[in-house]
Amino acid sequence: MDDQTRMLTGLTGLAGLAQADVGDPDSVRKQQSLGQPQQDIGDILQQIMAITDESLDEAQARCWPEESPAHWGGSDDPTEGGRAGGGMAGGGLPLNFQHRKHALNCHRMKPALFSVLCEIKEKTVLSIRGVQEEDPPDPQIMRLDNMLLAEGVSGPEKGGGSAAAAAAAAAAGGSPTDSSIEHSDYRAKLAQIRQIYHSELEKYEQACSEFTNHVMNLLREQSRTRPISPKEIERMVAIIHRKFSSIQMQLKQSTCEAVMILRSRFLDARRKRRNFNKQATEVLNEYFYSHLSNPYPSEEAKEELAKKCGITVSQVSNWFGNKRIRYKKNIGKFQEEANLYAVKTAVDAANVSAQASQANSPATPNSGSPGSYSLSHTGDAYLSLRSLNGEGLNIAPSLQPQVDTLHRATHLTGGYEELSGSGLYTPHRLDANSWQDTTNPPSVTSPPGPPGSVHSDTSN
DNA sequence: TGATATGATTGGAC
DNA sequence: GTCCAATCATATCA
Repeated sequence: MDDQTRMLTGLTGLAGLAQADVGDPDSVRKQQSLGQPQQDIGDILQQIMAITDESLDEAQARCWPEESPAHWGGSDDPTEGGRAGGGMAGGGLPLNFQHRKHALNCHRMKPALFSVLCEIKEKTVLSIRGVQEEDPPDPQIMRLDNMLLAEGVSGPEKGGGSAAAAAAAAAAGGSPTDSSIEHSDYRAKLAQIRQIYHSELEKYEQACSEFTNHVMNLLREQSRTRPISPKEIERMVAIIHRKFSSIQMQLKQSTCEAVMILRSRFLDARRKRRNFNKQATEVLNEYFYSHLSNPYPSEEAKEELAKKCGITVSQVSNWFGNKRIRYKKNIGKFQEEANLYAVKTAVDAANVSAQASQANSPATPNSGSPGSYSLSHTGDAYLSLRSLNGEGLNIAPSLQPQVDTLHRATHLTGGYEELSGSGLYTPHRLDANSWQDTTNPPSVTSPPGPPGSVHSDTSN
């Protein structure tokens, strides 16, 4: 509104200017000062308003992109209008547009109008000077970019989050098949997000470029009727880019959110608890009960157990942690299980011994015993064996056949007491473990060392 | 559907 | 860093 007022004020001055230009006889001057200039001004304003009323598409359709921008008036040659007219003919625009434009360009008061517009513009430029500053890179965009890059959404396609997925899957301890299914599922969804992101980004970039061209062409076209400097066009382009980059930021933001949701879902799936398979539990229990005096597997033992069970070392640690606590809390409840595993390991050992004696060689219970814990198996099994031989443990009926087998085996091998004298191991009573001291004081002391020592009976 | 079992997590002590 | 103890969350079973 202010510009309009200024414009009109300027045009009032324009009337005076026109008067001065004429500078003819008094009669003519009088006539002109009264009627002709007013008519001229009204005429030129009408033309300007007509052009202003053009729609963007109309203006765009009759612009000449190949022309240098921001030159006032250009050529007044009507043939130039003809070029536009050619465009219009192609675009089907009404001819009166080129007439209007041509009329305006050829108007005798155009130079005066130009000087007024320049004057107004100078003032306007002064007021907007300093507004345009180089924007520093937006930290939020940088964060989003970094995240998208790290997740493998933007940038070159790579493992990206799938590496994290693999690690998480490994930590989940599920079977390899399960984890690979989850892994591929995760990768597929991430790829989907990536695809959508890139296609949207491309669309935005295309739209930005199209819109920028549109506006630039429009400004070039307008530069024929009002003074527009290249810098102004640049500024406008910068504004457009800012607008589009804010849209891009939204795209990046929602992509990040999508990735986060996907990840949290995946991690939830990882968190989903799965029972270890029967064989794994058996292996762990075997180790636990055969090392009941000191159920703290060494790092190597943990690794071996993990390998055997198809779980991670930390899962083995968790399992032993849980087992120790729960066993200690309720020894009675675990007694049957303890007996079962004691018998099992003892039977295994006895079988091996029997085979050895049958082969007419000295009984070496640790030779050829199954598993890596053969020696210690026999060690703690010995305890259970003694108990089973009448030291007051309750035997579940289901265990009786195994006990009988064990009795036969011990008879065959002469029992393990010989082994205790061999110096290869130190037998402990089941309840003589210092790790259980807090709840079950030992009746016979046989300190296996502090729990923190990560001592393994395999080292006995 | 509630009880129980069990793997995982967390916070503190050493 | 490991272990304990408590707790959570889910699976399994009766």
